[in-house]
Amino acid sequence: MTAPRRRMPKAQRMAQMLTVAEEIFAEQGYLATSMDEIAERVGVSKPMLYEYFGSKEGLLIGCIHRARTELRDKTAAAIAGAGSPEEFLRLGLRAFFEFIVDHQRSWALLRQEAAIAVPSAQEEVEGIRQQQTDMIGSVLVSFAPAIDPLEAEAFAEIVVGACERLAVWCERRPSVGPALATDYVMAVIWPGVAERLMKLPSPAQLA
Amino acid sequence: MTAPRRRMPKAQRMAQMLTVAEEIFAEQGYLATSMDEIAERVGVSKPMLYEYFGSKEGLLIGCIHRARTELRDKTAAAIAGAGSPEEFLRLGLRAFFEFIVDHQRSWALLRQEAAIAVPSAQEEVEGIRQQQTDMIGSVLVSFAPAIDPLEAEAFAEIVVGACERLAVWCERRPSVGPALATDYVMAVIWPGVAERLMKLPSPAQLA
DNA sequence: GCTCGTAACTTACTTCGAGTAACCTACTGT
DNA sequence: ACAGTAGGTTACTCGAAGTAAGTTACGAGC
Repeated sequence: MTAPRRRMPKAQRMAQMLTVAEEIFAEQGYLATSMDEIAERVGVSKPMLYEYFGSKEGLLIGCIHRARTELRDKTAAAIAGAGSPEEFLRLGLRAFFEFIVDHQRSWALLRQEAAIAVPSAQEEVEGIRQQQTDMIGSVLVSFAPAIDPLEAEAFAEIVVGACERLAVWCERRPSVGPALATDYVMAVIWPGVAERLMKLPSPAQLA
Repeated sequence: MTAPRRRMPKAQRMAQMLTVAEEIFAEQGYLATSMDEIAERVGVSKPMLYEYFGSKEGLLIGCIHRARTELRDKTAAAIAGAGSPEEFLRLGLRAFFEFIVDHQRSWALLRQEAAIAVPSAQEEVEGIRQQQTDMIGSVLVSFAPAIDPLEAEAFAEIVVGACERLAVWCERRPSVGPALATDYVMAVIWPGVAERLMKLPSPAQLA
């Protein structure tokens, strides 16, 4: 006497699968989770998951991709009105840490779990970082066009790495919210970045 | 006519297994590697691996643990003679990046692959970071005893995160060696850290 | 230089979960 | 009412983790 299994339009079913999978992966880890288990919790049979995502790996990538899109949109919206590089950085970091707090579980999944399993999930995770480094890199370049591109990239990587790590740390420190985390990162990196930008001609000077 | 399988004392066999496993894991990834494959390349049968390491997960943890120990020893040796916080940081970072270059493959394993699979491997990987943050944290505290411990921790996490990420980036940028990587990180973080330390009383002032 | 004890090893399984082939059924438009 | 199909299921195969029970190389003691 199981509940009568309702049919669903594809898009809706897919979203439901992603939500359930994200939750279980985050709870138990990718390896420890079986496709049967996910299927059961969705209320559907295993081959449906394969119909929608092709493989266990595909399902994982789907989860990551959805989160990636959401993070990108939120960050882009947050930095839209920024005027100075400092404001750009601060607003971007803030949006990032807020995203993490809202998605604690799936963030663990993205960062820690996803990477190991499968080269293609790895790529998807790298894609998230790429978004972030691109954003930061472009801010640096737009405010100091003469900067060595390699250096700009390195700076962006440093900032992204710092935030990722601090985000994980924040999970164990509930007293440290998005605002404080942002302050910590800015306190460490901003003087160094500002000092470097100062030495380079501004866009106005070059024009 | 396979080569006559030589027996070996336990310690030696164990080291050999770790070396082979580290190599194959790094090449193919943890999931894509089978225990039979490792066993074959060691020249031994699968149950031997289980005799020595208990499980596939155990073998992975063994690999990580060995690398962790090596990294700790090298870093500790490198910073032994440092006098100022800046010198501490610089020498420590340098040792870290040099370790990475020497262990490119296994570093990928440690950072990316290991984390996903298994909570206990996750702990081992966290242990590596813990060593690093402890080291940095203790440097900060020894030079500025009045610093808020939470802030010191956050700073340490930020620096470790920055280095981890930059290390991954360096793999794709062979032109960026340990020296340049160290310079980049110091350029970004040192002004901020120095500024913060300056505001606090020195150990001498407190004594 | 034989033989006894055991550390080091193997063969031959069981089990479990990813992935698949082939078939089924509720809903839609006509 | 009925046909067509989107959405779904049952019942398998296959490969790899893990294990039980048996086997062999090798040094110690006589």
